[in-house]
Amino acid sequence: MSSRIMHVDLDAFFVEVCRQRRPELREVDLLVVGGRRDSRGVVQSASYGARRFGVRSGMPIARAVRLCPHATFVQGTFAHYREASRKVRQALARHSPTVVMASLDEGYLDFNGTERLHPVSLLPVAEQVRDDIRRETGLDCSIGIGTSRMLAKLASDFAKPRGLCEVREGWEQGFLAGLPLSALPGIGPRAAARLRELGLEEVAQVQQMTEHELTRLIGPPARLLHRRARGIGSASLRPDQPVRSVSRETTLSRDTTEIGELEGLLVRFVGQLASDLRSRGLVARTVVLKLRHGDFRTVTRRRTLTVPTDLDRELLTPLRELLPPAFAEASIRQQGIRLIGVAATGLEHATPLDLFEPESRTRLRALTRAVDVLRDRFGFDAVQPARTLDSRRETRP
DNA sequence: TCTGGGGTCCTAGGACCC
DNA sequence: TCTGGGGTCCTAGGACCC
Repeated sequence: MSSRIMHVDLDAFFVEVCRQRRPELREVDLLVVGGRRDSRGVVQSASYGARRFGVRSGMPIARAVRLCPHATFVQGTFAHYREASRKVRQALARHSPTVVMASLDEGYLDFNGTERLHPVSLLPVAEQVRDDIRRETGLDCSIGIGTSRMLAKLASDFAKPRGLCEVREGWEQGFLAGLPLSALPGIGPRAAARLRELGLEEVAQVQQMTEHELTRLIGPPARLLHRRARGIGSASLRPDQPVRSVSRETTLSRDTTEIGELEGLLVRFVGQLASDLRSRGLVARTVVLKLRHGDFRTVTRRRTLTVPTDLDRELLTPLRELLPPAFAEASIRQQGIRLIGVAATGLEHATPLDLFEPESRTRLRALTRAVDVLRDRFGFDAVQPARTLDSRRETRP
């Protein structure tokens, strides 16, 4: 029995959500979402008009401005995306009990076991899904159907924009044969370049090789690539995967050589991270500091704690120790800092009660609970450590 | 006017233990 | 006087995805 997965991908999602929220943008044909013209960001999404000028998501804003100078550049609001995404998910959930959102603008539906209901094709279901989403959210989407996650995804890519595409059992190899290797999941720019050097560009070429031949050419990754080229991939959806890490990072509007500025951000990010952990009921065993130098060299420094924690102070202390030496490395290289980030990993479920907890820690926990209550009522910025207040005052003109 | 922010997974080397 | 060796934890970096 073959399995069937549906992949629903919203068309120009970020652009369309911005248009819904800001009517003055509805008639703007050349629209780029991601940041203002002078921002150091990348394009999140471009209208189909702007795409005709070569603007693509992931491209630096500065490059998009050069390619399409007459476009309108806007920032967009994360909460609006999340709200639209939630509505999409609701619409999808009516069509399958197993819906896995892969990101804000795409989701997978599992139709395994519905062969009696839809014996031949899922295309009629896909049409209903598309109509539902259009009616309930005002957004267009493309839909792919296949015998694995990978094939459903590639089918929806093929169908874009506003199309439907079904790759039925037995058609997999023929469908894949027409694609470049770079279309396969896991083949990014680096891998594609390496394969190209070896003369491999098309999926069809890999299909004609034995796994042994491919292994001689590219080594251990051959097994996976060989399988993917034949359309063999995960045929069911695994929902509710536990979170492995949480993080906060930011690229500064200009590189800094002031460690004080970085310390202020560190404190702020740890506050958000710790609050995030507590709201999810998680504790972290390891903290990671990330610095990106002006020349884009990225350095991470991590420390594993003896006791996993969700308390601001316990997460902050090791990060405070890691910062100065990491900062000094950049100074020695005569580089400013472009980005600072923190992450918590090695996540575990918080245990409800520790009878042997030292009293100092119990007090810290009580204080933290009080802060969380205030922040719940008045917003995250209602409570801040003195240090962030100071650094804010200093940066004020 | 170069290059976001949130993630996942993999590799490789060293320490340490049995 | 050499070289074991497997398992696990930790660190650092990097590819990739949306």
